[in-house]
Amino acid sequence: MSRSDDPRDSYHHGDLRAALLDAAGRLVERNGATHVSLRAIAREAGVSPAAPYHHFPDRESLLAGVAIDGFEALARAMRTEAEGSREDTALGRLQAAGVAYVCFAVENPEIYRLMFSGLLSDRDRFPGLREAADGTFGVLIGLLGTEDRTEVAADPATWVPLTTWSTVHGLALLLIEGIEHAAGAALTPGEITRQVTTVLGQGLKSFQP
Amino acid sequence: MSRSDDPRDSYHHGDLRAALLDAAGRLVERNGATHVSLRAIAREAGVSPAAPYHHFPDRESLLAGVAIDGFEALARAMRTEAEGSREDTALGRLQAAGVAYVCFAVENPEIYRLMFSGLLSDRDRFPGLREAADGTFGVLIGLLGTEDRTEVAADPATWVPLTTWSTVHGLALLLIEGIEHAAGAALTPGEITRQVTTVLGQGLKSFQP
DNA sequence: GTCGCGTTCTTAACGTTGTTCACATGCACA
DNA sequence: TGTGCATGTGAACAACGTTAAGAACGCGAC
Repeated sequence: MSRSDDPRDSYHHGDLRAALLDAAGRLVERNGATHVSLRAIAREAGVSPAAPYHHFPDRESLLAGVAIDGFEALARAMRTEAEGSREDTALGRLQAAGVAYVCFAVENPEIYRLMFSGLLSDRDRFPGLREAADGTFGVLIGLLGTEDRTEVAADPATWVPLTTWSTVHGLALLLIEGIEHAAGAALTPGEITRQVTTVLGQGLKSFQP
Repeated sequence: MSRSDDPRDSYHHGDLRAALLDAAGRLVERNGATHVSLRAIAREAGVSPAAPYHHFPDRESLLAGVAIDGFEALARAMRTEAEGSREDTALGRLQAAGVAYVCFAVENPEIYRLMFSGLLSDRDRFPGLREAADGTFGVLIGLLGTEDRTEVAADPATWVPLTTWSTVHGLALLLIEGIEHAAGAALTPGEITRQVTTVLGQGLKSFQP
């Protein structure tokens, strides 16, 4: 039980669990998650094809581990970028976090795709993955200064966080797929994100004092 | 050459190409694209495992075909819903199309996931897929009454179409993954979409006369 | 120290997959 | 009527995910 919780456990290999996650991350980013085999991950880590089964119940669980690491890295990136922003308004910090979000996705497209590949929708199979995703959403909500209210669904302000995440998430995926706006052909993802969040910000202003 | 263009070609089977796409669509929606094997598709269509290779070069090409059909169905749904809308404003039609978009995604989640699974990013490998995706984007642009301008990237209005698609696309995927907003637990996807597009609409109003 | 035990890793095996090849079939047209 | 080409089959291959049985190692009890 404590094996899967404490990453500092030491094994024959040293720390095979971490080494597997690391190797898997590299291979996913290189080939895309669907083209990464468990056997290739084991090869990359220098162990036999059966070794991973002492650390993960199956291939999908290992990939879910990679996705969890991704969510945590993404949340970290948003937080540090928002705090380091020169902007002092909530909207300014939000924009900085949005840029960090999209840049993370564009720089790690295959990992990002894996994070939303459908493993999440198996609600019970990977509870840790869902927690990690909720944590990332939580960073966004925190930046907006809104609490995630469960009542008053009729009040439009209730929907600001979901709208924001939707926009940033959708933009990230569209950029990864290579569907840039014609006007954005020459712009960096960060600049595109600033433009898009500016449009979105017009709407948010109505709900933020 | 004309074989892959004209769906009315008749084969031994009758029209195996269409039958394969149909069977693949059913299996994808049932199990998710990553868990659908070429052999299972062939079984479902009642042919041998090698038969599909006379109609598609490999498994991914067949799945790309399913995705193309998906994009066309999605564009159709948006168009008919926007035209049938009682609203007479551009924003009203856009909202109707957005609801249709999200509803399509939620009703065909695995197909929708496949449509954005990364096959698109192989720009040259599946040109037909990219055309279909661009066509769907085109419907959105048409509804906004904006042309897809390539210059004046500095003008925020240039970014309205991409912002809109990003928001709707992101919302659809978040709903599929089961990441509903806490406040939306009891609402239908259509109602959630109306709320989110209302927030977004506040921003768009600034750019639409 | 060394005995024993549980964890970690290997080797070998099973069934399934994607894909290819040589060959069978049957429609369309000379 | 017969020839050709598009369409189908069956057997084969390597690679894959996964499992089972056993070997090596590390660590606490005597």
